[in-house]
Amino acid sequence: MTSPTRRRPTRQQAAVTAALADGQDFSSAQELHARLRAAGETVGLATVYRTLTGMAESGEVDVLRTDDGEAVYRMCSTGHHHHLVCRECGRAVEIEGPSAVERWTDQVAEKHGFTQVSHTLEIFGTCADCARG
Amino acid sequence: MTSPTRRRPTRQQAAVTAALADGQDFSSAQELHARLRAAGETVGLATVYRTLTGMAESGEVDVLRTDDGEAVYRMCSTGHHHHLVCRECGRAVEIEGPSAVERWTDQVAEKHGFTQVSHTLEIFGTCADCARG
DNA sequence: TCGCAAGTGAGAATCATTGTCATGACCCGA
DNA sequence: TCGGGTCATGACAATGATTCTCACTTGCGA
Ligand SMILES: [Mn+2]
Ligand SMILES: [Mn+2]
Ligand SMILES: [Zn+2]
Ligand SMILES: [Zn+2]
Repeated sequence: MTSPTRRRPTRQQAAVTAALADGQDFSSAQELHARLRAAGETVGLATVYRTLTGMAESGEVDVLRTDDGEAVYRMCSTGHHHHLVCRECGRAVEIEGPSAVERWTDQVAEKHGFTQVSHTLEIFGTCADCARG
Repeated sequence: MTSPTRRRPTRQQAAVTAALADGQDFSSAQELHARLRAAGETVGLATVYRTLTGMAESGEVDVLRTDDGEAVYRMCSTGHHHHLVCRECGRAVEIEGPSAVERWTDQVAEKHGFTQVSHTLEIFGTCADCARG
């Protein structure tokens, strides 16, 4: 049992984390990179990707995909949860799924002989502001 | 109120539809294109993409994204439903979500002022065959 | 402090997806 | 049935996010 490799702290990772903590909406790696440059931080694009990937694996950030396949990230409170996301502006509300669903997914998977089960449950829509035009 | 534009029937679209109907698992546009070529069908890659996109919009096929962001398609029975998908081989089981979830998503969205609501609920795991190695 | 494994970044390489545009095929009205 | 405007197709280029390379730097334990 190898202990989960820990990330070595660096200025760059701190910057990415900070940028991520800034907004509470989902943003892409490219967006974060641009935001960092604008703020005067010098962080390589590859490093932004590596950091985000690492944080996603360790569960520090949530990842989901926009309709056109771009990965978007968001610093998230701890624990398992889901999101209500605006298709237009990316605004996101963190929501808790009905515990019934959490149980149900496991049952369904087991019934069909699937193991190492995970699930995604996201709600998409147009937020009030964006609906206004 | 413009009537939903109908697609003009062609040999190529029939071929894509057939290829899609073949397997019952999710497959990517690239895979389908390769499968068509192997079968002697001549269909341009761009056409495969256009056809799949069109069918997805009209609800004839389901789309979802693999972990690395590739879009995969699957001919699906009619109506709203969800999937249990094997991460390894793509094998998919079509499942029906608890009606409670369907209602719940709408409620949550409305509470937060979101309109034009849709949702995704997919379960991922390792199927029995792939678990065996 | 030293040495090395892990992290970084500029740029190249991948690769799915989309755009271009000249050519070919439906389809409806004459 | 015919003609032509419209939509579809395909070879190819272009896009753009993500990953890879590799020489260089840095964190950190001994
Ligand atoms: Mn979250
Ligand atoms: Mn389906
Ligand atoms: Zn919005
Ligand atoms: Zn499998």
